[in-house]
Order: sequence, then structure tokens, then C-alpha cells
Amino acid sequence: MTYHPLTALGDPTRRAIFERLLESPSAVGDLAKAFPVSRPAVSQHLKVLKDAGLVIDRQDGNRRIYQLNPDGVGAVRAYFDELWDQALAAFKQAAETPNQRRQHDRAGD
Amino acid sequence: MTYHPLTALGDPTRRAIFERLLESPSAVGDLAKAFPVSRPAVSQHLKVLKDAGLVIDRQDGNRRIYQLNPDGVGAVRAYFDELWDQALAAFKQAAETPNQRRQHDRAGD
DNA sequence: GCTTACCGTAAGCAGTGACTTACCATCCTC
DNA sequence: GAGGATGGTAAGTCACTGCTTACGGTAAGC
Repeated sequence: MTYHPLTALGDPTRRAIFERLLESPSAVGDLAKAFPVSRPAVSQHLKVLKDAGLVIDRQDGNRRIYQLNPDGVGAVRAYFDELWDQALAAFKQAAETPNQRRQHDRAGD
Repeated sequence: MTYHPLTALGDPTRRAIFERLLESPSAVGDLAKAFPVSRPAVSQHLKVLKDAGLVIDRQDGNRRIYQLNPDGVGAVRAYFDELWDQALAAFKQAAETPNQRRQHDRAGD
């Protein structure tokens, strides 16, 4: 878990691969055909996604099938859900405070 | 909006600044004091976060106050909520399908 | 008005990382 | 077992980007 999930999803190509796996589990070669990058590039992206806990892989005969990891996706969802609650609370609090100017003499607010 | 929100949150420092703004709106200089990077670096990160729609800024006399943008945070949350639903459905479907081997003669599945 | 504080931007640099080709291992097919 | 298919890894290149210092511009304080 050296990669943070959000770092893993920061790259556009990796995000595209990730979203593609949302539709259906896929083999590496099939994914590579769907994107304008080489197969090794896809392999490397999958490695990062796997390291971040966002996907899991499974051997299927000759091929290796990648699919989303519900735990990882759920964790990210939970993160943003909580973040949303905090943001909402903070914003509500800010809205209730009438547009006061934070002067220097109010620094101890 | 040249920056995708997830791209903006991909960088650790930027993520830290973002999460710091979760606690309270802050001026650029105050943020810079809280992180081991220079003030211009913080300024650049805030620019990216703002471009991604994750924060908004407001002039307050001499200072410039940054805070979270509820719309942007909500959009990311909604994205992952929907993604979670899809992932769950896909995973459930995969679970219902007993571990069949995707042979070549089953390609037309 | 002059000085100080705050902050955005420009320029330059170094590290990272995304990508490619080349190679090797494993598995299935005949 | 030979050949083909699939995919992970190594090595190398190149663009990007995160960081710094330097500078300019605006607002507040004396």
C-alpha cells in the first residue's frame, strides 16, 4: 500500500482504466486494446491500482483478470462521504457567521 | 476547469492543504506556515485546487482567504457514490456467476 | 506618501513518473 | 515438446510538475 488511492486515481489514463473495469472485469491485453497505450503501460497502471487497493487480480488460465476491489472503492467512498459531512458543517458554520472581516485584532477568533 | 478534481487531489501536499481547509478557511500565509513548503508553492497548489473547483477564494482586506467549495466537494462525493453503486452491482453479479473459467470457446458470453 | 505585510506570477531547476521497446516466464494448443 | 499467446519486468527516454528564489502589485498602518 505504498500508493494512496487518490494518488493512483490522479492520472487520467489510470482513471480511465479504472473506470473501464467498472463495466466488467478484463484481461490486461483486452484493456490495452481499448486504450492508446501499450500493454506494458497498462500493466504498470494496474500494478499501481492494485497497490492502492483499488483493484484485485486473478489468474484465469493463460490470462490475468483484473476487477475492482470493493473494499478499496468503498474506502474512497467513505472518505469522501465523511469529508462531505465535515465540509457541509464547516460551510454551514461559515454561512451563519455574517460576513465579518477578519481583522488582525480578531485573530484570536 | 483544466484540472480534474482527482488529478488535483493526487498530489500529497495538495491533499494535505485541501484537508487543512476542511478544518477552517485560511489565508495563504497561514497555510504556508503549517506546511514544509514555501508560500508560493502553497499559492500554486491553491491555484490548482481552485481550477479544479475544489476551493473558492475571497479577498479579506490585505489577505486572501481560501475555503472549500461545497459544490466541488459534493461533485466528487457524488462521483464516488455512483461509482460505488456500480461497483457493488458489478461485484454482486460476478459473485452470482459461479467461478466459471473464461475459456476461448466462451468468449461470446 | 513611505514602509510593511500579504500574495500572485515568472523563471529556472530537479525529481518523478508515464511511456516505449526489449526480454523472459508461464500457460494453453496442436 | 514446439509454437503461439499472454503478461510481468527492466532499461531508457522525455515531458511534466512540484519546488525554490526573485520580482511586482495591492492593501493596511504610521
